[in-house]
Amino acid sequence: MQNAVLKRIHARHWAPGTLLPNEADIALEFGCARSTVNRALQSLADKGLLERRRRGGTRVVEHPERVATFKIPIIRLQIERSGCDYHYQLLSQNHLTQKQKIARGQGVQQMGDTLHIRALHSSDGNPYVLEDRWIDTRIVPAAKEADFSAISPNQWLVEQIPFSGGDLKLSAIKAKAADAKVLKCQAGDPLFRTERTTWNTERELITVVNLTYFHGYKMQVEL
Amino acid sequence: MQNAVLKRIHARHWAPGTLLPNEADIALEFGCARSTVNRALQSLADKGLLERRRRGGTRVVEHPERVATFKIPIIRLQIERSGCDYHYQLLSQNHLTQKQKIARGQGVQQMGDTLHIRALHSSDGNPYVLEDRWIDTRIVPAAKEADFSAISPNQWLVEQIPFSGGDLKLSAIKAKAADAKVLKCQAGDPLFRTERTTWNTERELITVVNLTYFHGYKMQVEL
DNA sequence: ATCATTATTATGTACGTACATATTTACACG
DNA sequence: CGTGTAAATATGTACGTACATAATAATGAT
Repeated sequence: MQNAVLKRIHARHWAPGTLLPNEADIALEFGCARSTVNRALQSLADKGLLERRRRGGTRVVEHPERVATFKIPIIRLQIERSGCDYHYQLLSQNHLTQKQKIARGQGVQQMGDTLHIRALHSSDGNPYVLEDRWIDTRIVPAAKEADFSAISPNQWLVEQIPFSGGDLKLSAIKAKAADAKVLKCQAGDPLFRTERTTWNTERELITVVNLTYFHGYKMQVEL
Repeated sequence: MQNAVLKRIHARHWAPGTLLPNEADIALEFGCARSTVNRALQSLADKGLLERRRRGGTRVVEHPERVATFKIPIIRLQIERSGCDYHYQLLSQNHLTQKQKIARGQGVQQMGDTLHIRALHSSDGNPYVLEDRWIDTRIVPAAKEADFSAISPNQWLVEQIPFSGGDLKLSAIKAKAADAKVLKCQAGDPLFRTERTTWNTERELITVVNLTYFHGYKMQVEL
């Protein structure tokens, strides 16, 4: 059923921008129940191929922006999955009780009472990614007791905190001397970086993290 | 219904790794139909929170890898949406009739009879992204007649070719002299790059494209 | 014991019906 | 002529039932 609709879209029987017949009519034409049509169309809408509005009907989207879903794995798993040895090292840990302003790209995030952690994740002994993280300990008080020399904040947070919204920026930066030393590359090398903020369901800021990957790293996404 | 299940997961009533009761039992407990439970669980499974296997039952996923869906817009729309003036310029266009080997990261892609295009997309007159594209003209013969001085291959392909699978790699590279000149930055600057291959439903390679963004670009993703 | 066959079980998909809800269109009223 | 209210319409969600399918467990023959 879903495939039948997909075929029509591909065959341009229903071209981009076209308003499809209503569910009842489609059901009649295909000789199936409306609920089946509903499921099929809804699924395609989820995938970004159709646009649906109550009373307004269903139409094929004009510019089918390719929708990619990609996974942000726990770094440990990412490394172990590729068959390499994982190693984690805490570099520094500070508790900042004053209000902090953390510059992130254009915006500035406000956090008070933060835990600042720098840690290095290695793969087969080679530096893999440098984790630079701020955790708001008012929102996540348990973080004060966590032993981040044994478990990475990355893993700890994912396992402790229920999922939530967030924001992710990807960019290329020039390696600073300090980072170059830790990541064993030349100062000035281009490095892949992700900057991420995460908030909970009440939209309170939980954590801000910058990940700076080793020189030559490519992030892979399935489409 | 979906929310009720979500609450239980958040409340760790059903902790990560837990095997949920079967749909029939859940339906009984919540006082609703199994089909309703099925829809709710399936939806959560799509979002990556649950793992389901026939006969095996449903369980809360152990390491909830955050699943981000991000859109790959037509560059033109991306620029115009931010209120800037879009400009497109074809830099070069060659038809290569011999077999080509196009190195992409670790792998090498085989294409025969390819059209190679270089083009620059600008925003308010500033270089935005450099498009370096190969199109297999055996698979997409219409590309030979398309006028890529008027429409970008990016836009043309999205509108002509039905969606398909693909592969996307994101990385940071060091600006080469030639690219630096086009993108108006210094040679050696770190640049954000995406490398993408796209194939059709028969898994034939359609196009390979490298996009190199201006110095300082950050790709943004909603989580 | 080993392997092929047959039950069992939980999810996957479809049906048909009913009612809810958002949105537009039509109509009546001032 | 505008305005508020009611009808019409298409999707959204839920119900209960039926059968398909994949994966596992139990069974029986060799």
